[in-house]
Amino acid sequence: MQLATWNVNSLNVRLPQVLDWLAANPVDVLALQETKLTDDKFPADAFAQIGYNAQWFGQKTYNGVALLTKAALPVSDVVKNIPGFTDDLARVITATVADEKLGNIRVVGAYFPNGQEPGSEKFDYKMNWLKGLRDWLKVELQTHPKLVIMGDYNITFDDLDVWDPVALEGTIHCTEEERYQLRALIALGLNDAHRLFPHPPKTFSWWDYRNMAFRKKQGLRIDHILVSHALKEQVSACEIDITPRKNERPSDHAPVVLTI
DNA sequence: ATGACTAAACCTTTTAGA
Repeated sequence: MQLATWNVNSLNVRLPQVLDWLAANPVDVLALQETKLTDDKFPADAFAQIGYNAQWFGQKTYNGVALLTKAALPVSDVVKNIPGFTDDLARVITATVADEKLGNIRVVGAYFPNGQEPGSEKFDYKMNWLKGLRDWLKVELQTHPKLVIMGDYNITFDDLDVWDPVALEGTIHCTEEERYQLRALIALGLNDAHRLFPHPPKTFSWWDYRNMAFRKKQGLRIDHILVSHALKEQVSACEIDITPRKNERPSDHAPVVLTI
């Protein structure tokens, strides 16, 4: 089974690239972030034509998430955003998928807040959101031991995830406060699937559009797939696919693919 | 240089992303 996550930075712009990528990478589940579409505009028909069902939760201009699943894969118990945490923004979509081999897997697709700058109102919102997510996930893991949470976390784990850890020390995505929250998620009983395997240095999932950052390997690893302990031993790979970042008009993020 | 690029909307300028 393969599950993937991709921040597409506007599904309106990136739909052809998502369809092409799925044709070449027919994953069972694809979580999308930053669709930037109201629900009436979601291109469910285009995905149906290539054999995918979709669950979506969006809003105008910003944010917006979706879960695409192969049509043969049963999907149930869809939840939008974080139960118990009031949020005006469309950031999370969750569903249970029934895999023939693995059984029921709870899949969370999430677009974590950016946070803008330490000390800002948006940073405070990011911290509150992370606490809300953790409180909910703790309960969710009790009822769904096989759980995957994937998406754009907007947080690096440590210096290995940062192209210039000295220059970017303490800046957004790299603060100790954010990393503490990320470790607190891990402490619930989750594992960073990417770090279960060796990877070359400068393996990133996001590169700034400016300054030829992709060409210069000046990126961050901020898109993550966390798997619960019950799934950890069955993970056989977790790779970032940088090929779509080489497209014309690419998203600034690359997809991350989990094989389980 | 509170910059660079991209996307969306209140669209020739601002907001947000990361």
